[in-house]
Amino acid sequence: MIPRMTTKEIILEVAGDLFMDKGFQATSTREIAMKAGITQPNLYHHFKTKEDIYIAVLEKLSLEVREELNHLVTSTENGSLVERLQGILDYLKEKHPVNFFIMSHDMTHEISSDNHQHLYKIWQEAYLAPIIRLFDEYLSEDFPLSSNDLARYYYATIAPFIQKESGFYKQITSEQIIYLFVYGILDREN
Amino acid sequence: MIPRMTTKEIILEVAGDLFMDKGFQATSTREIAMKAGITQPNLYHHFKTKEDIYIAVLEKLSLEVREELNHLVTSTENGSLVERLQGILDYLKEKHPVNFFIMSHDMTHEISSDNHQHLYKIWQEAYLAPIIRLFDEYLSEDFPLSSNDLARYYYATIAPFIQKESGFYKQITSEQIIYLFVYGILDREN
DNA sequence: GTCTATACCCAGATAGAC
DNA sequence: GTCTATCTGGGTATAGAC
Repeated sequence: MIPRMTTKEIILEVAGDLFMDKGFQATSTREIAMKAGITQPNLYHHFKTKEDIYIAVLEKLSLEVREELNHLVTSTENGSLVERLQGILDYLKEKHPVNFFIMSHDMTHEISSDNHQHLYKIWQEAYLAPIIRLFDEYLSEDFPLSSNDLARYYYATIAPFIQKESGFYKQITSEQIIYLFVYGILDREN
Repeated sequence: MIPRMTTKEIILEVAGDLFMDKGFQATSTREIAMKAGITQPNLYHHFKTKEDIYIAVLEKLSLEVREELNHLVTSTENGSLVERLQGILDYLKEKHPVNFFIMSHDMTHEISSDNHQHLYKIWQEAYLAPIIRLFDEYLSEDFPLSSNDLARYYYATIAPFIQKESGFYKQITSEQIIYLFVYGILDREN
């Protein structure tokens, strides 16, 4: 099957890989154009600015992540928390190995404030909301943290594992990360 | 007491704040010079390149962190693991609120390979080694992860909390982070 | 819709006077 | 040791021909 993609789609795909791996600043329009097989000024026929490319990339990514995470959460209702969290982790690593902290940094520091609100909102809906719903199923009333905070904590712990060639987690498997996250490193003293 | 610092010391202090907050790329030599109260070319009297400034900053930071973390670990031998981990977290946030993932990214992607090995080594000695020694005291023989991996996992979980104005962890306190890290979110099924 | 040519800016770094 | 002036290169973005 021949992939008959439009130039605009190719740009989004190439730019997505670069932005999510290296970040907004470190990705040049020249590099995007080169990898897309076009000239650099041609980008500006399809998008008004570099920031507009970034926004389109994040919108497309968020849409996909939102749908898949929602599907994963609802379709595994009978599974254990450990299994479900690991399923999410494996999906993200496999399909969208983004550099989470660069993404977070870009959204708050590299993007104009006009677009910031919009991006933050769709990011929340895609990444945070499904995890929050998941935790709501398991946590007792008196748990000291909100599901929102816990979802953020979850992403912090898995972030180095998800991103490409991080090397930060050396030998850790996704099973081990989730086990640590859920049960910690010591038994509670009851 | 009047702080009688040399120009070189001022440069290192100013550059350290900027590099550890915004990263290598996003920090310009013009900004360093301006905040240090000198002209930009004057930087090049004291350091050969921008990268050399970065290296000097990380060497100084690592020395300080290494000594303080080693001191914290050895001087609290009678404390609980939770107390000791929290002491380390509070020290890092208070004294060296670095952006951990930017630092890690810079060391591996922005610095020439000649200096990379050197930086990674002193970073390990300063940040990783003391935590590894600490975990060695507590973990049973059959624990599935190495203390090295666990130390890295520790830094991943605390990283968003340490850095300035992250906003990623919204309401979480240092106590809660450490509690989550040590005991997880659910009881083990024994 | 894609190209060549180029404007414009900001970065790191150097030359040389004082 | 610090300055002014400047070089060189890379970045984003625009003009205009085809």
